[in-house]
Amino acid sequence: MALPLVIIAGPTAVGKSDFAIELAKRINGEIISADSMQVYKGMDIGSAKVMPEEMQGIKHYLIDILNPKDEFSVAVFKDYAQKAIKEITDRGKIPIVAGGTGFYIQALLYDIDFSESIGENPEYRSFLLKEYDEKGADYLFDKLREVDPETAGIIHKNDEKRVVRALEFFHETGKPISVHNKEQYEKQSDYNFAYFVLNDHRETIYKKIDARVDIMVEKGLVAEVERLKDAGMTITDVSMQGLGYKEILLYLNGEISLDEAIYRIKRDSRHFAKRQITWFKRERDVIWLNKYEFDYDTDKLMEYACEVLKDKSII
RNA sequence: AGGGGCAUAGUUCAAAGGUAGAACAGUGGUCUCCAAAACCAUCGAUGUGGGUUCGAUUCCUACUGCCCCUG
Repeated sequence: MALPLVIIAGPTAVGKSDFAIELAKRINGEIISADSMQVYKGMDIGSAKVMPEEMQGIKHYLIDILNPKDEFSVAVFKDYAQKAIKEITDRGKIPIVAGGTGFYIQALLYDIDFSESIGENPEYRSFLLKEYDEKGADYLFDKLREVDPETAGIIHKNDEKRVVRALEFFHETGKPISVHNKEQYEKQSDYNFAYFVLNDHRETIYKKIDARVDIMVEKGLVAEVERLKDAGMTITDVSMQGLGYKEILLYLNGEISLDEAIYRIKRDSRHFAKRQITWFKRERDVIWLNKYEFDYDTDKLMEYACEVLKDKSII
């Protein structure tokens, strides 16, 4: 029997966390955060973390589970999230995945295979990265065209990450990554799921982002990053690549002014929101919840969402 | 009020008497183990009126607006 799964996705600052809590209260659910930064302890302000006093008694998973020195990735997320789903459903509750990282949600929903045996070779990868730097994009791309013309036809030669990954995959398995990807794409979800995307007018989201960044600074974002820096964090740590963290780190290192850092955080957050929306647009089976279509009325949104969940026999 | 300067894309800045470039923003997209990352594509401008000229956004002129100095 397929496990039930509710997903609340959407661009940053649209109000996913509050929505998820409200929904959890109504359907006896618990929340799994699909967020690459809220997993880290000590990163509260910049990640807009849901704090215990805001949780209204709803249990949250995947928050504050790692130290900022630890690495986090899709593969790790998938593992943890799957465990959490099992735990929640075992207790007869409904798991609600809430977060803005489409890739994480996709990996979980369709159980994309990231097992380590599949074409991983860090040594060869760093060799390729060095070659990319030394010999340029065209050199590696030509190499890819020889071994895996199909993938070469899909990715752009400047897309360093994917060109390198494709070459690495071929080097390790002798098969084109395009074949592997195709297999993964064909997977059907094992879950009985409802994939909601909470959204609003672009302009409204952008305004909220700008305002939220100002609030983060007022609440002490700089001090938070300073603590992380003092604890030994540098830009190379995965945790420090989060929006808000890498910019403040540059400021603390004296490379840019605080104004410049704030400008960049706002700008990049807007870009991020835009990319998130693009992602959800092409994701199959999503149910859009445009707030303006519900007169910004939480009750109306909840009623509609619950109706959908009943139709799908999730609740 | 007098003198001077400036007026080009949403913004900051180029260029030129003969189809006005860039960066950033904006918009659209890609994404299968760093994804809050990385990458691709694209829209868009010479303040207003007159004059000189084959042709003016460029030169001249009036107006308007902004900035600086003097009072």
